[in-house]
Amino acid sequence: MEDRDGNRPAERKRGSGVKRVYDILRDEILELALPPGSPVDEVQLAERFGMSRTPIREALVRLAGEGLVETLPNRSTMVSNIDVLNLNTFFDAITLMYRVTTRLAAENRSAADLDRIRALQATYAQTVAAQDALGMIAVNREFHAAIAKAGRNPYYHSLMVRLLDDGRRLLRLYYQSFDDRLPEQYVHEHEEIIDAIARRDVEAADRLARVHADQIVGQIQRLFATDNRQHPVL
Amino acid sequence: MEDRDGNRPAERKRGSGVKRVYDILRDEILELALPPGSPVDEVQLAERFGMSRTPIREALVRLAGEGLVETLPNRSTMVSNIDVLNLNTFFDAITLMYRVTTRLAAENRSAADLDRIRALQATYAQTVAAQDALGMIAVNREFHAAIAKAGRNPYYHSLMVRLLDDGRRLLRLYYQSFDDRLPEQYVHEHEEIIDAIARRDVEAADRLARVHADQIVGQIQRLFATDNRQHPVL
DNA sequence: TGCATATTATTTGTCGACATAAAATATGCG
DNA sequence: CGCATATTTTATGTCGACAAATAATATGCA
Repeated sequence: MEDRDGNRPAERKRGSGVKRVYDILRDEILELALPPGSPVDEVQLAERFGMSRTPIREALVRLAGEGLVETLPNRSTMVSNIDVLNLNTFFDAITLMYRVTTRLAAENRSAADLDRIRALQATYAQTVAAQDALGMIAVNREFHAAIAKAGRNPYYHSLMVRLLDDGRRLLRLYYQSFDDRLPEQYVHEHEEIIDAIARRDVEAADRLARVHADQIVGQIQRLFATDNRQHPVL
Repeated sequence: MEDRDGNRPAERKRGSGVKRVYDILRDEILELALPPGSPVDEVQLAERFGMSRTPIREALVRLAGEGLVETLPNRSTMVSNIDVLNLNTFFDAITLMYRVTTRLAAENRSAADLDRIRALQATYAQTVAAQDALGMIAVNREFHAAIAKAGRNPYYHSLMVRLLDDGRRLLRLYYQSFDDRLPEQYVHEHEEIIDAIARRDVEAADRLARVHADQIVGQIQRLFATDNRQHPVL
């Protein structure tokens, strides 16, 4: 008997259970396939993945550690809400992290880092050309995560990844409601950032990252401004 | 029958298990009672706390999420090492977070925040006067965590807490080896930071936080310099 | 009928046990 | 005697079940 993710119980290797559940749930949360606020039932997931509640629980604990789900004691865990009211703290933090990680990438990148970043940028350009909003959102996250990794500061990297994930949910919310054209200018800005990192120009990397961050923040802010006008909060 | 932490199984409330184990283990790791690299045995902990392995495992998963323990697949989990080689990334990040959180505290603090910060500073001064190194280390962490909280940016706050915890292990390592006098000047620097936050002087808060960070970084660097001289790495 | 209380139902937290993977030890062959 | 292989040991990953806490429902009284 196969579960709906296409793996027979017997085929699963010991220890792969939690990681699989964690990866799938994480992706579904970031893609908004599991919408914010929706309840997460352990037995339901256990049935779905064809396994016991124990590994499900471990995956949920890890997701809770990243703030992607929230657990009420003795009561249901639910997908974390996107806190629209505190968006400014998000904007503040992601702008700073864009700058710091890009700076450090210009300082510390290896040749291999640069290859990885360029490969992701190529994929990013393809998704934009294809008007593939979902792909673009996912690849954009990988692009900036790769830059953060090239900066070689694990503290900044982990915060950046968390911010990018939250941002991915925000953007997903955006392109779910509005189907306007994708911003081609981001591709160009990415290219400029790569150039600065390639020639180890720290100040240029900082400045370009700041501009890029302001662009993205501005776009999200405009989204919520129009969104508020169309769906006023009561 | 009582376990060695003084609680009978019957007295424990449902759901309090993981939190207790998590808190105690976390504290022991930060105090170096569990030294870096030491193995963490689940059944041993289960016996010690008088409970099953399940809640122990959940606590360990959460600690792993914070990077305090590392889990090898199918093999023992161990207390994370203090990465002396990558200290510069720590110094870089904590300096930036000192500045950012103190800035934001000056902007966003409430009166209640200020009270909490001042109370912690009073305790801090007491520990320094009493030459209580361990108490000083712990309260110092709480002091700066309270400032970060007053800044009201959860992203910065969580990173700051993580950095402070790593720093607490570093300092603990220091005052374990060397019993020289405790730095009174930190008390004064704290006072100046509080004043800046109280009068909402953002720029002064930033400048003072930077000086404070440089002091601490410099002290830890001197420690490791002397430590290397006395115990050369082979 | 409306509200307070009691009962049931559902879901989580914890448990003890089994299965499996890796390490430690023992065995056998050259 | 040394090394490759087999066996035992130890600790983890997973399971199914029970107990407790909360929500949902039913009951009783005014």
